Amino acid sequence: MADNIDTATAHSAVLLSSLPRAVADHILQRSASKAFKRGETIFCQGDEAQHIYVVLDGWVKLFRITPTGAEAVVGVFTKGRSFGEAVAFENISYPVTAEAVTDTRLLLVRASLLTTMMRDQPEIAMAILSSTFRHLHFLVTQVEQLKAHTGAQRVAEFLLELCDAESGSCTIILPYDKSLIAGRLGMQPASLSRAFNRLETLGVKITQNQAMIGDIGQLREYMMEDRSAPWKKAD
Amino acid sequence: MADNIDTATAHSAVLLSSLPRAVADHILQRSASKAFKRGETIFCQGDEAQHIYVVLDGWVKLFRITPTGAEAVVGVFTKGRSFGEAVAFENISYPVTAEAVTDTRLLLVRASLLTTMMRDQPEIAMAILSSTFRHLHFLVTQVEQLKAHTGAQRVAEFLLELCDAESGSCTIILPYDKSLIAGRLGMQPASLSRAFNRLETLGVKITQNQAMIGDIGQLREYMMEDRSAPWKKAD
DNA sequence: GCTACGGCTTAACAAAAGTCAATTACTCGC
DNA sequence: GCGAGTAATTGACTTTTGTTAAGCCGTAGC
Repeated sequence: MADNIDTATAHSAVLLSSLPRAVADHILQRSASKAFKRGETIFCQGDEAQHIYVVLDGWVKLFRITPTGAEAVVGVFTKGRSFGEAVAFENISYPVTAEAVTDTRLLLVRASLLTTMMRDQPEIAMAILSSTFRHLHFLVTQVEQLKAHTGAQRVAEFLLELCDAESGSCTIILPYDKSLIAGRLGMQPASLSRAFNRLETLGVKITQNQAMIGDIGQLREYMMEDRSAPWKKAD
Repeated sequence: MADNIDTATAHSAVLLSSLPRAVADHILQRSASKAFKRGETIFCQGDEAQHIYVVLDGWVKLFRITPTGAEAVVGVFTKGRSFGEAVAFENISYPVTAEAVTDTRLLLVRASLLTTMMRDQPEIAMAILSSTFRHLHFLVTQVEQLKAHTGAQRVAEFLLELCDAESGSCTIILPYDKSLIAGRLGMQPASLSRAFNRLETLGVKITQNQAMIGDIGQLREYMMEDRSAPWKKAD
């Protein structure tokens, strides 16, 4: 841990942002940052969990491998998000594999450091709870999406998450490969293409890794419709 | 909190089981148990979160209502499981609605009680972390299932969770309505029926709310196959 | 500038799941 | 035991998605 930019990122990360400055610094000073190349594995399903990871830069995917080799993406994280909290405290092994999808820098916080500090400082426990709850919330949302939304609606939601504006139009850069986006959204790359095509009628234009959204409000409306409603519109 | 059976259940609940007996008792003495009739709403999406709930008896479903009225089941809990931890500490409102699907008794633990105790006793924070992680883990598994398994496979998994044996054959009772099972598994009731039919070729027989599994090992194998593999078998 | 490669899109087909409606099977109250 | 009301199944049909393979396009290397 040396770089100023990293320090700033780390302080604003969900895991640490709610801690007093001094406590966060204490943790940072005892944690190492590590770089991973695109495609590199950070840890494997089944590895013993020792660290909590905070993304300083780049994108990381978490996924599960079924016994037969199929892969299910469980999360894709970027700057400021942490992962691994869920297992580092239980002395068990990771239930997922983590891989860098771009060149990435991570902050590695030893789980034992946090458990030790937690005994004296309850705020630390609260901070970890906070970031875990956030993760939980995210998963609840994901389950809801998978169950109640069509593929095209999930793509719409994905795009809306990436653009910060509330309404009007905007252009965004797709942060990683389309095949990974497909995985993240629980569909095949071919289906993602079709979904993009469908969104064109709603004023969404994809060119390479750029997405132009004509009317954010309209897209949000589409995303929130019932499963059965979207196609009724076409009549 | 009066009944001995309840006390035993509460002590073995994930939330409290890792706490020292004295601490758990302290919490129990300050918590109330409350009965809910089948169909009764426990709390609504948007309500201010004040309690953490531990199921003493019966079944509870958590679900989200979309603005247009569609419902997505996010979890179904029974004896020993707790819910609501995720929000009770953040002074925010519940992101889901909870409803009793059978006659149910719940233990209501005031969130403020736990936050207060947490300041002095870090073990409490650890206990809450544990049960939250468990919930998190469960959701990760659910996301994986939704993404990587077909409907029939998810039904197989659901049945396998209900039977405690590791192999051989067994008979189980479906714990709640088939329409709720369908919701829990992210499919329509009609699709669930068809999935049951498909499992018949694997030695599963459904009669009313009873399910007879001929060969648990065989069913587990089917559940774990790739999405693409199951139908190849039919050749 | 050409070629080889990987990622993306498209198309054609098959399977799975949703939708709707009709029927049948239960359950509960009388 | 009968009838009303709910839940579950079935069937016909449509839509969505997966699957596979072919072709396209941009990039990197020569």
